[in-house]
Amino acid sequence: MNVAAKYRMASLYVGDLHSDVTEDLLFKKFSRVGPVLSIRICRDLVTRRSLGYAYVNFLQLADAQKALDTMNFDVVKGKAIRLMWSQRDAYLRKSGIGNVFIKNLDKSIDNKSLYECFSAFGKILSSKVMSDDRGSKGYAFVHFQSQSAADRAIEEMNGKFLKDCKVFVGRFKSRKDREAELRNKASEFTNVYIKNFGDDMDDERLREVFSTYGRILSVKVMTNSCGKSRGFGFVSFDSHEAARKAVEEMNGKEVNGQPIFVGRAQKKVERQAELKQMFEQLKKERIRGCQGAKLYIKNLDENIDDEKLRKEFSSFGSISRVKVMQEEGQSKGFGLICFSSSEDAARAMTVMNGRILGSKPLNIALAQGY
DNA sequence: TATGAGCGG
Repeated sequence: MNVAAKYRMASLYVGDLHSDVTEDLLFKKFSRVGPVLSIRICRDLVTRRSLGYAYVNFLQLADAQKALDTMNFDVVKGKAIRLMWSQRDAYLRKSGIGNVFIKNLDKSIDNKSLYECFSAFGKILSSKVMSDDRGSKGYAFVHFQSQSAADRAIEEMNGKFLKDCKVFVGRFKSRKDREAELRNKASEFTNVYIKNFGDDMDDERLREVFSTYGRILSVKVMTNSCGKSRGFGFVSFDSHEAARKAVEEMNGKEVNGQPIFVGRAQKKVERQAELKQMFEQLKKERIRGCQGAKLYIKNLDENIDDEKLRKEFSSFGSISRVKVMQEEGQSKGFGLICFSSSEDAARAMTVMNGRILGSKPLNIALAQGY
């Protein structure tokens, strides 16, 4: 074996580095276990910023092993470093073979105790307890060198108590796989959400309305503190087929003289995420709609509201948005108007700037910066 | 409740 090949075998990958960690600092640290041939922190070619990982090349293989055994997860500049053998072939890292996901992990279990616990099943390439400034986030990853070791760990550990928590241990799934899985699950829903049936409704009547579609496991009309219907509720069927049919046939049908909404019941977080996304989409569209055609109106008379402002400017062209800024119901004296075309906006500004509206002359400026 | 990041000279 030539010298270069021998050195290569004594190379460690050091990940999860704080960006302020220097070669010098790492050299001092790793020299404690044995002679270090070289250290390289990988950096952005242009900015020279640390990419958060480095190589430590020992002269002796045994020293590299010793560093791996004793220094993994040591905290440097406030962050736990993660040591692995340098492995240039990306296959094992990318394939996900042998990668295990752990959740419901007791908060007191740290990197070292996790590593210790799981190394009983085989050689570990990399492991990590996910954490933030408040400590463990209660889930972790252990990447074994072989799938058989991973399978043994899952078999042995899943459902076992570690400290005070019954852990889940299973195969790691990429974000993409996991999202696909969740979508699949959602598409086979059995729980149905119903709204807009008003306050004249109870569990029994709702059950009656939906019982024609299949066997019902539970019905719930949501009520306020006085026991009065809040106008929405849930019906859980024993089969997806029944739930699907209920949605298909009942959505938009009249109950209590008004059309009801019937759809797949979402979890609260799911619904919130959807609303947030819709809101952001709307915002994007609004910004796009205003591009190049947005006027800032200042020195507005306090009696001018959205509608009055729109009326005053409507003759110049199609307006996509009007907003008088308010605070506690009071006009703040300025606002904005978005025209569909920038020519209309420019014309409106030319004609209306300085025009007296109410008690004051308007001060109009073309919005900058989009 | 939770499904990462990652390989040079």
